[in-house]
Amino acid sequence: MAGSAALPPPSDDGLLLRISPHPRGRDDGPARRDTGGRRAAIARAATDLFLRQGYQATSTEQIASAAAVSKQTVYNQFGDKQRLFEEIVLGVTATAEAFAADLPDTMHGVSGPTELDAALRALARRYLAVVMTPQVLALRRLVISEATRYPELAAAYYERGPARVLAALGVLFAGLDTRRLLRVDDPGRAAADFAFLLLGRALDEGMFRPRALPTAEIDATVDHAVDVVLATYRRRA
Amino acid sequence: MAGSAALPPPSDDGLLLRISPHPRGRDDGPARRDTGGRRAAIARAATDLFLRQGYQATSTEQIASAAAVSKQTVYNQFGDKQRLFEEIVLGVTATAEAFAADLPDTMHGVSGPTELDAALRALARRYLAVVMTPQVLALRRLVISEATRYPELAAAYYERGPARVLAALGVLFAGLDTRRLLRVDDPGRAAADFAFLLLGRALDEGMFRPRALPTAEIDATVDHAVDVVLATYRRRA
DNA sequence: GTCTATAGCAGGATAGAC
DNA sequence: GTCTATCCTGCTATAGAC
Repeated sequence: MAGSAALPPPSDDGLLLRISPHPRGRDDGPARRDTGGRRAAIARAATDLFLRQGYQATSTEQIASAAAVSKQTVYNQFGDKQRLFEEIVLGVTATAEAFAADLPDTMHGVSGPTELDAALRALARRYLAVVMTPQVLALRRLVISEATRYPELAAAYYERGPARVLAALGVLFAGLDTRRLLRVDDPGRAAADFAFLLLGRALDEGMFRPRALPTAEIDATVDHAVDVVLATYRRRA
Repeated sequence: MAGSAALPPPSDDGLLLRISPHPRGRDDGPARRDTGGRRAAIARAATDLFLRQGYQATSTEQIASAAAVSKQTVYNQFGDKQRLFEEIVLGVTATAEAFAADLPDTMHGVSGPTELDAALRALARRYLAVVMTPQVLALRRLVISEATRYPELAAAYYERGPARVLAALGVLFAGLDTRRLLRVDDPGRAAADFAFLLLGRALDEGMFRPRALPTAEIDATVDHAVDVVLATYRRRA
């Protein structure tokens, strides 16, 4: 029963992650003109297939076919399968960078407890929504799958993704301390508290058993996480 | 550089997870005598190799060779590679079951705040230590790696492992509420708070970048998680 | 730079003797 | 039930023509 599990259905959602157009490595050899967006098409197709099927289960022939080019073109553009994979995984971290870059601004107009409460709730909601995106979960699974074989890639992904967001959250909490809106002695720990009170359970379950979170559960999780963080780090009078 | 990553060194630690001797499925065909512990030897070798290299990267020939039997014996004993894999993954959840089964007892002699504090800290320390074991982390990575292809297996693992422990923690918090040692309206949520305040960051990082936690970090994490949980769920006078 | 065709190899699973 | 030898599929990567 469990042994005859077939591949997942080809889910025709057009929700592909954007990848940077040309994040070429240092030693890619002679520059290749991207004649007519072929390179981007290959990257798009490979992203889709890797996320849905994993690295090993995706053949270069599948990628070439999905991108409507020949196998040889894939090799001409990316060298080999590993390079293509690395470029895609690291190119996709743009999402995390954008999220982290926006964080400082979210607390800008906040000058009192009521506004802080609202701003934190809004932030938590966005954070949870982004992380629980099927694409983000799939990318996490994909990188974890290859973590044993490509430890540097997994470490680089962690640095540019989760760790970067946590660091930005730490800066945010440090700022709230400076502005005396909260009392935060260890901003890094406060950031982790916030992040994992909010994401921990959903993310853990999402790695094993993908499911869409009901709105009620999202609301309850967001509210509870913010409540606990505010109570823990409130400035006692 | 990143492309030429070799397999990890063959780390000769004898720390193999125990697997149940004969958790045979329903339709394994005619019973096979395990002549001289061959079956167990194969399971042991396969567990070691799967955890270190992953499912795809481990060939049946490697398994047979490591178990000092022929490939055909592997097929005679387990049918095919997937069956062998499933049996190992689900057999290993004994660790989680044992941990969950012990939980109710840990709060048995507790009758006051000071004892509660100490008991929670001891429990947190054990919990963190168990989950951050290299074997447990490797098993998580292994199951996540195959989650797309074997969703039922990943779901079953989650049920028997992480979910079972969370449920047992929920029962524990419910008991603390009943005994008026804490005020816990939603025991399941309290359990998740405790678990992910404690494990969240280390577990998340551990999926991507394995590293041993320094003692100081363990202590700080345990103390902080217990502090936050006790403050959040304390019974207000 | 792009295509078609193919080399070269590894891995899962099986046949047939004992 | 166990072993040795083998089949066959599918994959990465390359050769050679245009």
